[in-house]
Amino acid sequence: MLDLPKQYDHQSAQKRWYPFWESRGYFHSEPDPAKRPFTIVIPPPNVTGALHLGHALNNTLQDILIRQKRMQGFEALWVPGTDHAGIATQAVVERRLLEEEGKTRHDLGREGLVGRIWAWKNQYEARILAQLKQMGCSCDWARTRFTLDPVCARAVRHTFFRLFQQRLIYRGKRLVNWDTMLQTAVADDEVFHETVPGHFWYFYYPVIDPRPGEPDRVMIATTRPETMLGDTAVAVHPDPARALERIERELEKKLAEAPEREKADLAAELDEVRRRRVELLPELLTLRDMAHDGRRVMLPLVDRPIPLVADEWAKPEMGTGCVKITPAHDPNDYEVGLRQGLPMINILNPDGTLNEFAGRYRGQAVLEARQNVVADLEKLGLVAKIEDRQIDLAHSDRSKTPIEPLLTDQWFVRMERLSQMAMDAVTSGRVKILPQRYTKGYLDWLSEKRDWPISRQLWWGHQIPIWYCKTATEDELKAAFRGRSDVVWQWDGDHRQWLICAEEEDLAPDAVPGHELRRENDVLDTWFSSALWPHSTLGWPDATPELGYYYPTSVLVTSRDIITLWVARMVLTGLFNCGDVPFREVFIHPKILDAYGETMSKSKGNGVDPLDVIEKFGADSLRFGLAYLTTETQDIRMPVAFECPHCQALIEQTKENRTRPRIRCVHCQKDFSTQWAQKQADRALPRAAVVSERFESARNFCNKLWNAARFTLMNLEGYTPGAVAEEELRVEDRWVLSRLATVTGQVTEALAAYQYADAARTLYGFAWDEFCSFYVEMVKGRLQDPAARPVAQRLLAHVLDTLLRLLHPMIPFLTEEVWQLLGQAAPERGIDAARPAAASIMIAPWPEADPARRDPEIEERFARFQEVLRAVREIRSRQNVPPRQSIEFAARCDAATRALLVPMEPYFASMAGARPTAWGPEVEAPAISANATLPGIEIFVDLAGLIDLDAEIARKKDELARLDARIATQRKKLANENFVQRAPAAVVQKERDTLRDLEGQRDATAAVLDRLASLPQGKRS
RNA sequence: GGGCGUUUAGCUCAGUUGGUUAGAGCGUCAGCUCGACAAGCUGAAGGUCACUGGUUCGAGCCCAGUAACGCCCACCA
Repeated sequence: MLDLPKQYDHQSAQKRWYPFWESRGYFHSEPDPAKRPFTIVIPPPNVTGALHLGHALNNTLQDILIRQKRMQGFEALWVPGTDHAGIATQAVVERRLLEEEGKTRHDLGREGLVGRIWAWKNQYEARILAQLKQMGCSCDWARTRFTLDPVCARAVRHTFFRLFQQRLIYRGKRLVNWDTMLQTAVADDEVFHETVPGHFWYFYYPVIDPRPGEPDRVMIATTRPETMLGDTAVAVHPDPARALERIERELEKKLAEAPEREKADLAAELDEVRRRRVELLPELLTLRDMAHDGRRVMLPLVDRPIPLVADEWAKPEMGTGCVKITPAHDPNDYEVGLRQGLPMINILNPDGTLNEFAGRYRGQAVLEARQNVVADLEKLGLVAKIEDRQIDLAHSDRSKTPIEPLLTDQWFVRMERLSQMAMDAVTSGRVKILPQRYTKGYLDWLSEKRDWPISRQLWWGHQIPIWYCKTATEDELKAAFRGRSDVVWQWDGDHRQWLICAEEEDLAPDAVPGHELRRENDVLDTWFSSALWPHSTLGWPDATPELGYYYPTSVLVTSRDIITLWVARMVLTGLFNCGDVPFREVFIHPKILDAYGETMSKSKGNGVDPLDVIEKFGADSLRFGLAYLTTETQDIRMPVAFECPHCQALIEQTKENRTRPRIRCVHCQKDFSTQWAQKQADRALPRAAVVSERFESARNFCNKLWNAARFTLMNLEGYTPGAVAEEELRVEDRWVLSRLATVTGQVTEALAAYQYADAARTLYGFAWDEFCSFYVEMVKGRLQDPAARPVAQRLLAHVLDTLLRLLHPMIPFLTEEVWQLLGQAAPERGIDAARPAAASIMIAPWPEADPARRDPEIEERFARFQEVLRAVREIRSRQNVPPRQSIEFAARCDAATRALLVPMEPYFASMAGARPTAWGPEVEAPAISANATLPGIEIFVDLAGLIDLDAEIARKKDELARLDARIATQRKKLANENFVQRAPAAVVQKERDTLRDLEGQRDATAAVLDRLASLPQGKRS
């Protein structure tokens, strides 16, 4: 007899089967014209750090699809890889460099720093790929890519070249979010806002040569006084009277409709606007006229005359009604500057200090300059007032330092045409986004057609393949690159220089004889290379067999926050480079949140490491648990817990305790450390893993499966393969085969629609509540009977075999472990015809739903059986019948029901410890019995000497009341003429049948109650 | 300000084209070491389906509105 442990050992299974699969080459895919391809490219994780639970979810969902499609006979390819994540990775490495060695990137130089980042990348890439393997991901490792490797670099170069050649890339000035620490532009989504206490300063700018009736100064307000050094205008609204009037009317309307509690605020606002119309408007009108006259004010401190301009940006209801314009340091002012044709004066150096345009403040840091500017204006008597105010300050997500808006030269992709292509691909249905509701965000974002800023002033990334030359003539360029189609150039008029782009090879500084070429230092936005991922990984720009076979890929599985940044850009570069969409479908999966609905992150301390979950619960439980929670609309909430390293108890993580360096276990009272441990004493303590109890039920399910398999394996001694004839099948066999056919269909359908939770729940229910709770229980007797045993064994092996295959995509390790054991005990399986099992479940065929096996009649019979069984068990329980004591029962029912249930007789004994004594219409209730009334069946358990009469009577009274209430509802429904006339006949008939059943039950229950109540007291216990 | 989502048992969530008594897991209670499984088995308790109105013979489901919570985008001298 096999000796298997009672608990599934996930560690050992994971250790053995992953190398087995890998060594057999099951993960590897090659183009095979005889098969249909199914391709997924992984959303490449950033090499900034280890994988978190969100990655675990993302990759589990992909692996489920890949494994299933592979079993379905597709040539399944899953391309793995990682992303260099430009700014994020460089920021992490720079921060460590500073913390650990006190050095900046400039101490190391470009090459030195990039070398450090490569070392970091190698470390984390290895860790990430190892994590994927531990999760069981069946990626084709031979095709692992990195967005900065030579293959991807080549695709980047070619794409840039093609875009440049078609004039879809240009260089231009743009106000960017400048990170003064990293000294690079950062994207809008890499900026976070924090509210900090600040001030509102009111300054006067003197009017130059005021005329009679004109003010001699204008008042402006600012939160950033030092930027006044770069002011090039003061704006006033072109029609302040109308603007104020409009706002007043709007407010009046709002006030009339507003709920009571908002009225006070609105009224105050309205008063303010009215006050302005009286007190401020005359001056604003004068200023407006002065603006039209081309009058100027004197910018103090730098003594620069600047114009008054009329521009709608100056809202008369805000601030002083006038606004200073600093085009080079404020996004809105920049727009005004463009509109009004104002000069743009950049007063900042890249490191955040002021430059030569700041006059005597040159060299000062921003905050220093701010103090000095205010002090100097005060000396001149130009500070009107200072108010305290909360300021929403932009910070760089990477360096955590304040952002300075800065006007710089940047590279852009022209989006007009490309955006339209990407929109068309989705509106036409060539790319389907699922769930569909995410389509709107995608289209809205693309429809703005904002040009894509692609340059970053970093060292880690794809260096822009552009060389500058100021001195050569076009003829000289033509001569130098004669006969070369891989070099193109454009004239950059603003900077009086040539922009030369080289497609494949770098240009030497002396590539144009007699002139010096200087290479662009900037690198490309990390999304530029990610955007090419589906085709660059398959070998583009070469026409590789892979590109022809696997492209377009089948589905992209990703999270909603990068639909615009990544998905949209993949679609447009795919169309631009390959002429076809990168994928047919995009599946957007839920996000993982903690118990408070917050996103998980290392900095909050609420992040769960998938490896901790795998360690404690196993990869199978991690995967099944995640699949089980992946519904269409709901994000996944995960209560987070510390696992006490001393006693393994789970200690709930709260907002309060989650950032503590040391925590005391509430169970064993011993201390453990967390990720925050800094002090020597804390670090010496054992560290708690951070896990979630939500994987417990998945772990329990895996163990249940393991034990069902264990039972099967223990009972396969003497197994003989062979077809099972129809007449050899018993009721329970036909039932389980019918259910299996249904479940197979449901699971296949659910996975095709990315309904992971449905698939998981269906399999959970079938495996636990039907296969284990019924089929296994019912087959036990037959296994002891030499005549019935062979067929029972074949059925058992077949059902388990099919169930394992259905579960394999979600639970790969356990199913392989059992598959191999089953292969030893029953190498040939199947009830239609016995066939040798596949060498691995990974390459076994996906089960086909056999509609011929569906048998509604058997399922109906089984449902009746289950009802009666449940009723008998309930009677046992409520009467406190000792578990070992056998009981007898009789059932009053019609002949048809009797015929249905008689074959089930033996199972009442094994499954409820009850023996049926009689079935049929003539059955009479025993004198002392407990009873249950079901539609069409009345069950009497003979309990002479056992019955708790009072309990039984109370019970029956409750039951009677319940039945009466339902009968009343039912009668009311049927008395409704509208219902009887308008509802479909079948529905009405069903209601009538229900009523008849209920009435029958009520009468039976009433009769039982009468009899019990009339029993002499002495009989009562 | 614009968009999206959520609200169902103590907790976390399912709930199909509108049609019997709204389900599951966890938790709770009662009882079980019976040769697969105590990570288990059997049974029970637990719900005004956020609120208001509408459509319908019939609404957890469809429509309108309200509220709370969450997310995304835009903006904030």
